[in-house]
Amino acid sequence: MNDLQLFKERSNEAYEIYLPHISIDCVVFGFHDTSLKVLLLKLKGLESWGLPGGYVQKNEDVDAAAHRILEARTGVSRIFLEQFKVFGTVNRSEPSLTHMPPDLWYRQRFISIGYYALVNYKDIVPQVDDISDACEWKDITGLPEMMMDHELIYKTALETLRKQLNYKPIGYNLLPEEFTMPELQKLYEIILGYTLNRGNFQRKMLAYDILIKHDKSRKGGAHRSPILYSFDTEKYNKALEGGLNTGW
Amino acid sequence: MNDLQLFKERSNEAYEIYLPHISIDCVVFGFHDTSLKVLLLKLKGLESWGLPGGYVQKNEDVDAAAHRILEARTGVSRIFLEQFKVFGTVNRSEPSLTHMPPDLWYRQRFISIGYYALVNYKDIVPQVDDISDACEWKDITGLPEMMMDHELIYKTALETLRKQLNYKPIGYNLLPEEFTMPELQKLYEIILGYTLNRGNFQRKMLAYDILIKHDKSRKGGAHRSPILYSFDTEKYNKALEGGLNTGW
DNA sequence: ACAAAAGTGTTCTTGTTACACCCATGT
DNA sequence: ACATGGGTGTAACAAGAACACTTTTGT
Repeated sequence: MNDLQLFKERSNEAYEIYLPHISIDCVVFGFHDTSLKVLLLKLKGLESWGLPGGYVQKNEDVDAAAHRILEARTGVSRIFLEQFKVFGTVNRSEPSLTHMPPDLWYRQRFISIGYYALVNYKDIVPQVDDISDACEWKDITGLPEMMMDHELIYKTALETLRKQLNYKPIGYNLLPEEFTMPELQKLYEIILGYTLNRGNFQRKMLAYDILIKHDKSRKGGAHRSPILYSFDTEKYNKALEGGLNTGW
Repeated sequence: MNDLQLFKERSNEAYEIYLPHISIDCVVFGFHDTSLKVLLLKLKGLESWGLPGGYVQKNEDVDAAAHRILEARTGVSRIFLEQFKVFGTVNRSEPSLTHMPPDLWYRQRFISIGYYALVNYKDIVPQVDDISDACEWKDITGLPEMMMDHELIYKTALETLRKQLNYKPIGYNLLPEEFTMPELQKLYEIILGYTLNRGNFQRKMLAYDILIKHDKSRKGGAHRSPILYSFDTEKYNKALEGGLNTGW
């Protein structure tokens, strides 16, 4: 079966199952190797990359749809997901899909609900499905060309992340259960886009009283092994309610 | 023509004109008489009140739809409008509309895009249309019972307003062209939910260098007439880019 | 005279910034 | 020895909180 036939078959199913005109796009962030990554995929027959997305079933909550879509892509359930913006201009799909037949499901006008997701990089196994060639992590410092308005969606998501750094459990969801102080600082620096003073960062972080210090340390590096921390989720969530003291 | 017939006629038109399953709800804030108001309306045949809302035309940007809907309600164009959240649970319309026939446009499942609007109270003339009995300002301290999930939408909007106080031109859009320092302070206090020290508020506000002081003052009160200010929009917008210094 | 409005001063406290110095530890 | 990690000190400065005193002005 060629690609177009496949799309047509999926199209007929889609008209049955999903609400028309409404789509979901997810910007999935992961942190690995001191840099921030985004999960992108490549649809068959298209040159450019796109954000993982999908549609809302006729009898499904929108948030539930976003979780379902991401679970299919990542193999992980209970992902931290936040809806952040609707993208609703008439021409937002141009010109990526104009080569496809106009009665195809995919060529409707879609109003897309943007979600960002924060995942623990190592938990994820990116899943390619039968209508895509690839599903991979891409470093945000060198993103490929993206279809439709997906670059705008990504940029809006990163901007939202920056603004919500003091109000959402961003560190908790992007880092593994146990992490080191330099890792946490690096994450903050990447999201904010500027460097922070080490001593002050550590002092301030510890003063929030939201971290649990572990006895063990991470062996294997070339130097002194760093201390491992975890978030004290109860204290962390309480502190986030009022926002961590403004200003990084 | 009775109410039901009217709804049915409107319903047939709606299927022609609008995208199905997608609606817009607007929380319109106005400031008057030292208190914050919300524009509510009452649909014919329903006991509870609702937010002004509408649908997206098949060839219309979502933001443009929100503006069109509000212009019809307020008589004002170029309103300050911000999309803030999508409300997309399956059962969000229950139980408000269950007495209507199931094939009616209004009884579809709607995923609603929430906008908040900030308007100059005195510019607005609330417009009743033929499917509503009333369209009125209601003080936020005594809101009536609302249909569907509109109370949740309103609360989310107010919460958003609070969070964005330092990042959006909220004072500029809620106050008339010229206003006094006590009025500005009162507005901040209502949105924040707590009182502020007068001397410090004035000093901080003036230090931002975003206000233009006028020579004239407002006559007619029982006491010393207060000085009138306007926003210096250029400086104001520049200051908002980085956020007014965090913390009120 | 009175009360709201406006302007400013002061003190106390807290937080931020930018360093610097010391120690620990794995290779 | 050396590079990284961890802990803390400190001095200069900026900002916040809480109050108080004064002046202006319309009725």
